[in-house]
Amino acid sequence: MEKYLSQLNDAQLEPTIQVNGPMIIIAGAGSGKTRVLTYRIAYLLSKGIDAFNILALTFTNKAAKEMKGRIADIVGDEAKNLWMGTFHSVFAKILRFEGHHLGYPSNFTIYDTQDSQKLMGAIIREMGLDKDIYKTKQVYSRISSYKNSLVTVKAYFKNPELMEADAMARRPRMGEIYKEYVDRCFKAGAMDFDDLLLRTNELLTRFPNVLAQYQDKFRYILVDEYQDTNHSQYLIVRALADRFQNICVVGDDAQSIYAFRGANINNILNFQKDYDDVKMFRLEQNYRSTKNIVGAANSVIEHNKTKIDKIVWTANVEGEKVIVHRAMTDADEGRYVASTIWETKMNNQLDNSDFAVLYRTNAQSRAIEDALRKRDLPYRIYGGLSFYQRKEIKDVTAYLRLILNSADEEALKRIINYPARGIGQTTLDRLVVAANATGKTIYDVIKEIDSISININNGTKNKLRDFITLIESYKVMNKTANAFDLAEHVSKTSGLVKELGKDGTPEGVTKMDNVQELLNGIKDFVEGQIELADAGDSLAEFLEDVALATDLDGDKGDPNHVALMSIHMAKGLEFGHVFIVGMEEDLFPSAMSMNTRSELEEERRLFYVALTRAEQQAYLTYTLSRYRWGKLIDAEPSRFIEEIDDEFVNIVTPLKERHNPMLDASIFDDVEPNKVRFKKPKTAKLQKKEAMKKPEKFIISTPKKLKRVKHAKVSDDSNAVDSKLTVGNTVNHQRFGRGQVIKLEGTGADAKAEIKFQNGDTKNLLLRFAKLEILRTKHD
DNA sequence: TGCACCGATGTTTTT
DNA sequence: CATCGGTGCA
Repeated sequence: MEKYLSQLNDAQLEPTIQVNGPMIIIAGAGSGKTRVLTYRIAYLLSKGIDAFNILALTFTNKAAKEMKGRIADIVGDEAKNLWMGTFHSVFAKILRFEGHHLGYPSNFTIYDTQDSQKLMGAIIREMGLDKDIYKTKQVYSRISSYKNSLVTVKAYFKNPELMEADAMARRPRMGEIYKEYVDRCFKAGAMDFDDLLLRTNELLTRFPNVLAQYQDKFRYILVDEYQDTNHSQYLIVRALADRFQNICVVGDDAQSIYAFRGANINNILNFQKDYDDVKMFRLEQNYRSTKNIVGAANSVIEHNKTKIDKIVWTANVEGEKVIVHRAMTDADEGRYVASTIWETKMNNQLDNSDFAVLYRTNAQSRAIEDALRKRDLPYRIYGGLSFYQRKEIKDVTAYLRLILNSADEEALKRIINYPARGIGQTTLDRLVVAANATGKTIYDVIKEIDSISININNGTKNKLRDFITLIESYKVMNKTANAFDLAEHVSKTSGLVKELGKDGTPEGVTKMDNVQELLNGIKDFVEGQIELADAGDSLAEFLEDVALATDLDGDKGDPNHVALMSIHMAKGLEFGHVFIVGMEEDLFPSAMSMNTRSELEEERRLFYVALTRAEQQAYLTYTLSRYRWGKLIDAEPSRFIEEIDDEFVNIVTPLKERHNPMLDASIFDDVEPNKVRFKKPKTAKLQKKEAMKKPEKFIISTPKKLKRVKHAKVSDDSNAVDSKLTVGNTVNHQRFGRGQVIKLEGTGADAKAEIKFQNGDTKNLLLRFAKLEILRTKHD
């Protein structure tokens, strides 16, 4: 038997050497799942399975890279042939090869969130809609959730319930926006993040031969963090695994924290139903944390009802209790964190990198940063506005994008007048109108400006011609030069650098530095590619990396720093000492996530994730008042603090009495009481705001105990499907009023309820989107 | 068309 | 507080 296998305990060994068939590994926090995945792949290779036939989908590119490195340590060169990466990056690659079936160019652009939202904003404006009703962000998230549920434009217009839901939310023209958005993306040769998954599904569904080809290729499939896959990802995995059924998924339902972007915890809860003879493994021994931390985390997650029962335990030392600290303000909280790090470091001879500060929202980093700076503690912020999303960087990459794909509408709009060349909004509007009318791209309209009738004066036409000439000259250069030389040439000759140089402010200098850093990055990339000797189109590949890069991916600079990041970003990481700051009601749990039980449970899982990052010591801090929107706001300690069993916590400063002790988890039993009772009186403005909320949110309750996976109800969206709803329930609907459930049918996305309303109407409502509140159950 | 200034508005979380 | 979009003037 291979030597590395001796490093595994029995529970880990079993799934590692299970080669064939469907299997699920429920892996508690810190139980060594990465090790199992790594060794399992190494084991597959040692059994003669070709690396070309293995697909491993991870949650971050960094995780993929690290795992690949570890596998290479064991098996050597063969590892480089493995397909490993995030869903988005792996399928982006496949779509480069196969996108032509769907009418996409191989050099399609990937629109990031910013690009997508700008385009939607433009469409809303072009359609003359009220931007206060059609809020770009809400429209974006709505369309994103359609796409992640495989509701295409065609499917949308075939679905009266959906259209009605949007109409109810005062957005009857959602569908038109959706259609226009999809058309415009297609015309621009662009895919947004959701398209990378949706179009993959389209590809695999519409082209059976393509599906067969990839089924045959990916004979062994592994999916990490399966609890955070969305419906679209789920279908891709199912399709690919269908032929050989060698599918291994790993995850922990207690760590599902991405419902807001469509992740569906039921994918993992129901895995055993999806395949025959699923082998299930559990990893319950935690190797990471002390007994106190594991105990604290367990006692917190115990408050959730929707979960797979498992016992995470540890043989590690008892360690210190979780420390709870009260601070006056956020600045004070920062000082506490900084001074504690300082002292602990001194007393225990620790590195800066032994510490992490985790928060619920990125905006909280500022106060911590200030305090760390004052103590001269080096730190690094992960996430937030990533490097590639900064304006000056996006400006440069927009040029590169346009060179590669001149149909790219968002790139063109971004730079057609930056640096200023006298092409204003009016001109641009006219170009867009002409482009929409003729079906041509904006770039082509400008190119053919002389042969079409358009209300643009000659001076401006000349400027437009100059712009095209400039881009065309870059295109010529791109045929021979490498990405670095091109990017450097572009930033110099386009006037971008000159523009930044004019700005002598410290911010301007930083921007200049950033552009330089980008160029260095491109240089590294190009040189790396030369070494790899698979000289593809370096520019295209660089841009793809940029579009899908996360802040975790590039580890540059001095590694000995305190890490600052959101809890989401910390998933999968571990640190000796972890500070979880801002443990306050309305912040954590977030005020936006306390409306439904499932939302609150997700917040609690998030807290569980945060706690289990710590190896030695966890600190929780909260403030009595905090700056929010530039104003000092009163704060109260988070309910989550009280949810930890007393034996695991050390409350250094007496807990501030919570203002409203009625907000207790026990109130969520059975029917949720009218939540309005506990809230401050609403202003008219707030009420208006409420009315515009996403329609899919509604009050739900869940079964008392969900003991076994097998009994878990099949449902498609944990956030929206009410598994408690039964025939006979009395429910309240926002618009139709009170009614009784007559019939339930369908599961998951299709779950419907026939409801007879008091006004006599009987309606068939899609549970996913209907805003239902249970007033009375049958047995009351 | 471009720039300077103003007020409104908003913050979860990310590929 | 910071960003964005709108307005008004050169």
